[in-house]
Amino acid sequence: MATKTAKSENTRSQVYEIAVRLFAERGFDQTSMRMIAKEAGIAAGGIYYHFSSKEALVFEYYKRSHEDHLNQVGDFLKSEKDFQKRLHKVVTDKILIAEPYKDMARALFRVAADPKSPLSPFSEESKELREESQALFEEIVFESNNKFHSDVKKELPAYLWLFQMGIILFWIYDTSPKSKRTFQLIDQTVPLIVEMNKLMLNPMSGFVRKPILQVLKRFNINEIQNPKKEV
Amino acid sequence: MATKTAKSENTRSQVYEIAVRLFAERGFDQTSMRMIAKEAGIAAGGIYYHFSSKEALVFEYYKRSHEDHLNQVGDFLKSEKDFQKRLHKVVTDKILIAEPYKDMARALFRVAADPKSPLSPFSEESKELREESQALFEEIVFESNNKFHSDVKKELPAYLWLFQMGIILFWIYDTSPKSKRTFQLIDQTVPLIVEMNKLMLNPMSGFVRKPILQVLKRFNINEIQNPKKEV
DNA sequence: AAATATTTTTGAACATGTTCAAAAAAGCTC
DNA sequence: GAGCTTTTTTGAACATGTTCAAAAATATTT
Repeated sequence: MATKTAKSENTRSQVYEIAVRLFAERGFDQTSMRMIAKEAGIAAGGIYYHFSSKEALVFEYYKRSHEDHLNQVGDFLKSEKDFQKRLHKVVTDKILIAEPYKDMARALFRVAADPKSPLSPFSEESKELREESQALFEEIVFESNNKFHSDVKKELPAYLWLFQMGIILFWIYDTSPKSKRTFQLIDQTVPLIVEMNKLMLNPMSGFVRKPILQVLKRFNINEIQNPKKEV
Repeated sequence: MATKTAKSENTRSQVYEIAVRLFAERGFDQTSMRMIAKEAGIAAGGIYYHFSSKEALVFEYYKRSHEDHLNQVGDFLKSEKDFQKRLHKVVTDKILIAEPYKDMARALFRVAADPKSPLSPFSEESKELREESQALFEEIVFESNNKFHSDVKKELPAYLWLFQMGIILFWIYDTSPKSKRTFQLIDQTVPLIVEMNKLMLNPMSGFVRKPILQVLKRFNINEIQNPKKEV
């Protein structure tokens, strides 16, 4: 309808919006490319000019929802400097935003589980998005008032991201109404993480902290697929 | 060829063997049902009388390989009673057995990531296999010479199983030659688990042990999809 | 051994994600 | 605005996993 200059960008975003709506309404598997194309008024093959695959449509959503997430927590992080509250808010909101699109998330996770897929969260292709995502956790840690053990502090953001991945995994499997159990899990694990960090500050815990950090460094999650050479 | 009484069981196992061979030779995605059928000398549709889906063929392998695993570690567990050595042996052998079939494991993982799939490791359908698998870790813990904190001891086997799942996940992504890095990861994480267990015995660590155990109990991995009611 | 019931196999058909050469539309240059 | 290039869209074709009614093979009953 609306005739913008970039006709292509127009159909692209139209396809995207129709797809996301249908995925949410009918589920990912129950929505065929032909349905999306028909509603967008183009040929089925045409979608592939704009998106490389059906899953790429979900990946697009994943990207955009990250921006939503940033906006949603931005103000909060500016004023609240307590580590526990920051972490809790960020992870909770991540799930809240995704909640209406659980079925899409499931579909994405299915492809993500394939290491060969460019949509895998650990892949080279999603590196940028992963780093952006981890940057949020850096902000949580580095701009909080809390003290952290200096060695721990460096590795922490990447593993808070992994913690969030774990929560997302639980959420995907969670069938309780409104994913109530996932939110309970967040409520109970976030304080644990905080407590563990306090513990790490104690000089007595060096004998457990050091070997753990060594493993975390040596098998860094960001280098699973492209490990650095051993030093 | 060999004319047994149960003709059906014959074709079933023939289909299975051909499938597994082709999956290992050419990869899961590069092997079509028609290829398998052709080599087995039956119609493509016929496979579905014996196996509910392509992935079910891999699931069958997964089942059988569990028995291989049990046999392989059986003697060792009878003689060696040191917890660390037992755990290390079991997890290492799990990967060693699966190593030639990594591509199949990837395919299985892809479906497993879908909570709706009966092949998901947390599903009701795979409950039996999961419990069998966890029973092995019970044996590791309960028939070792080591001491464990009594509360920890109850929950430990299920979470050692989860630890093994984590190792498998790492292995699936691991592209190093002969999956060398995965074995290094096992070498370095197993002692950590042992160390943590020792730590839990210390009465001083109650303040961290108790909340952790509470979370583990409340969000038991075996009840993700079918949670018990809150008490 | 014939008749009947059950198990197993066939083979065509279907739905679907995806590809690709050709056509159409849009942009650009003179 | 004609001619040329690039971008976008078409629509048929393909490969594949899967389904299912009908046929064939096998087992069971009488």
